[in-house]
Amino acid sequence: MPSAQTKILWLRKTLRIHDNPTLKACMEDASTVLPVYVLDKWHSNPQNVGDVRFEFIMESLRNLDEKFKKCGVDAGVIFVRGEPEKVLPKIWEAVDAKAIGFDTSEEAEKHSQKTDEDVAGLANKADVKVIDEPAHWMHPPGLYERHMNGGEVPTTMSSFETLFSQCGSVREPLSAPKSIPYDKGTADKALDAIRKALDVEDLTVPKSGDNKFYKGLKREQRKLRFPGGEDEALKRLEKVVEKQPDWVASFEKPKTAPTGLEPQTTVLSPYLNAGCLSLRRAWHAVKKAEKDAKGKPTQPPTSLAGQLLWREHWLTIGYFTEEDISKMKGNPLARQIDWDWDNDAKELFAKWEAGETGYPFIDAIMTQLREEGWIHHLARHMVACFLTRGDCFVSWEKGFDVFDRLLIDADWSVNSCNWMWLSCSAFFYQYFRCYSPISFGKKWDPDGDYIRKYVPALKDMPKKYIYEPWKAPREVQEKAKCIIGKDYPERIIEDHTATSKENMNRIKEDYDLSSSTVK
DNA sequence: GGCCGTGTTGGGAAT
DNA sequence: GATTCCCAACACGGC
Repeated sequence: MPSAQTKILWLRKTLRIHDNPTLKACMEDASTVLPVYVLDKWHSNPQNVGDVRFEFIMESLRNLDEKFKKCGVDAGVIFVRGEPEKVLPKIWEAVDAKAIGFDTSEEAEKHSQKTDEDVAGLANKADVKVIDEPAHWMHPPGLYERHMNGGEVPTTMSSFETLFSQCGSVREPLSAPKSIPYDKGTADKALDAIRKALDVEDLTVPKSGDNKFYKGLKREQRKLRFPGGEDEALKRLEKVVEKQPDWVASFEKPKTAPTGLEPQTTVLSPYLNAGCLSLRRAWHAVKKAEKDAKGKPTQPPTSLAGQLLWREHWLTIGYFTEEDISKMKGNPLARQIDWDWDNDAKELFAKWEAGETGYPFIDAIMTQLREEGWIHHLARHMVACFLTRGDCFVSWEKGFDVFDRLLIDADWSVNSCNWMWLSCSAFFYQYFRCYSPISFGKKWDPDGDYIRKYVPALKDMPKKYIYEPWKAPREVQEKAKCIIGKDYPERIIEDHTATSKENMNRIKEDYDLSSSTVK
């Protein structure tokens, strides 16, 4: 009875076959492994997941589909729509699956934990074994938990590093399987049963150019600057890490420019986030590069290894904090700050999001974010400071939403923690350290080439005025074919220096208030 | 992984 | 060759 050994691999954030312990566990004693991706309502909605981020997932799935097929999984990835807790039980019943594999460490999001629990609960009831093999982190959550000894999750990098080292060395990544158990007769019957149970014809991953699919979701299919997929991830790892050990060993994050027309960092984050690349694989590649390099490697937190530690650090905070850390209220980590949300603030926010602040550096960054789905870490600092404590005094939660929708590396925990950091709500409190939208970019890019690329209206503005075009005399604006107020917007904040000073005082008041009420 | 004003210093050109 | 001046490049501290 071949169906007795059919197992379902529920794909979410581990969109790869290398170093995939859940896949490996599913393969044991299985005659057929059926990989399933469930596109839920939340991810379908362009208001939650923007077109670029969505396409990154779709490309990753298409690549994974190919890879499964090459391993003998004839049907490739089974692509269905609906809510996992509703769809998956129908599938395991239809195919008489004995087990379902998924990684509960993958997502710290509170709503995902609920979905995970629901799916696991229903599986238990149906006598379907749940295979939970943590794949997404360097160390599994349970290992951190043991070493936390019932204590709180670390909230500083140095305490996290201690915890990380107590967990021992990072396990070596598993290699990708050459073939995956698949019995075509069983699988074909299973697919038919799934079609019947879900009342759908097509179970394949939508192809590139499938207009019906994209239109149905009210989406435009986007051409990506950073293509999704495991093959792309491994290619990039090879290019930026394995083949340039000296660069890896000398890497210091704060010294990389946010304005590079070619990224000055690795851009591995989208691949790590979607699980196209295993963190353990990346970790060992970085460690090997450090060893192979001529000079002494730089150290965390600014080194490349340090960047992987930051990710892991934020993931543990999201996972081990019971409350929703993407919100300010009820968030034990976040300082309570009286952000503005009147009509003026709403307008500032809308202009910020649209890249129409009248500050060229801000607008260039927001345009790159919208068009390409990735921006440099310090560019994130710049626009986050501007939206929150620096200029607009809008809550970091609003910025979180925009980043969550637009970034191809959007991770719920990482994103929450970084927004709290930049807005001086948690982890970092030096509110008088404020980024200037004029001088910050100039340091790296005095000619303003970055601005010229992403804000074409300013392409012919002389270097002298590229960061402050409102200062250009009328005849200069005319010559550059860029009249401020007509071809490029007026500033939404007239005086950055004065406004940021006022805002510093407001943060200070909130700080004083919270320190007098707490304790 | 601030910014800015102020102060110091050290090399190079002019005298 | 010694002196002066200029200014870029840092360093520091207050916000």
